[in-house]
Amino acid sequence: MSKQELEVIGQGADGCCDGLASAPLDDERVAQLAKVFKALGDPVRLRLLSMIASREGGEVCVCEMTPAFDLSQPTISHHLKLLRQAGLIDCERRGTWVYYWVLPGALDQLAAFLTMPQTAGATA
Amino acid sequence: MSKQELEVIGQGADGCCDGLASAPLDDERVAQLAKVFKALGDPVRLRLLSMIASREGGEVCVCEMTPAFDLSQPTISHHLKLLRQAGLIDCERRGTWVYYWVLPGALDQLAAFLTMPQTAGATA
DNA sequence: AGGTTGCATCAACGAACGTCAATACAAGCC
DNA sequence: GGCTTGTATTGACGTTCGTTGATGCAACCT
Repeated sequence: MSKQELEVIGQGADGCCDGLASAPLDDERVAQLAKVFKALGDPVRLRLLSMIASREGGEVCVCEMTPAFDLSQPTISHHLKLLRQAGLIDCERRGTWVYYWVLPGALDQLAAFLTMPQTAGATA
Repeated sequence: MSKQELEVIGQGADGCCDGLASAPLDDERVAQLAKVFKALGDPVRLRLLSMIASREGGEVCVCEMTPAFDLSQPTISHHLKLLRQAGLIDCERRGTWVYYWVLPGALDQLAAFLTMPQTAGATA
């Protein structure tokens, strides 16, 4: 089950850490980044991710997340799947329950991408 | 025209720089952040933002961006509007042409939000 | 004034998204 | 085995999104 995420953040390929302002961005990298940002662009998924990331142990059981929302269980499962396909989280079944945790590398690369290389115009 | 952006990044309110893993995130902040991430979650808007951010002068005329895409002019205008409403860019009319630039504070706050406060579980 | 160019807005269409009830699958318990 | 609980998948629905042609507005130029 945990083999399904798409390795969306291009960390094995060539352009590892280009940054928003470095260049006009090639199409493939744009598509990957857009997918991750789209996964973050929903309040429910953002709360889910925050709920997982803020946990001390780093892992949260689905049985704890589902009742925290006013949504059905399939809906929560669907949002978790999208976060996983974006490469932001991963999961593992442990007996009856399934636990999710954050893949910190994905978040760090996103943060690095968004960080402007100092004041624009200084290099002119 | 440039008064229309929504000041989406909550920099004037209380919780300025909480971070993903600090707490379960209150609803209002989640909605604001989701809106910004959703604005970034489209390949066209990501390319537009990169095109603006990578410019030395920091400003790009719409007349330069529109022909760079295989899309109609209203579509580009629409995407620029969404980026502006998300608080990521701003614009100004100068004679016949309209110039766009990046609001770096928005990107920096997003990056800070995504940066994990070191290894989860260390604070336990 | 009239004409032209650059950009935004409007109205409408198909596609993608978020949600749910129903169902299926996995694991434990009797 | 059958029953119960936890989670994922399916199929369907209404809503939102991305795109377009048509139109409107602003600024320049004769």
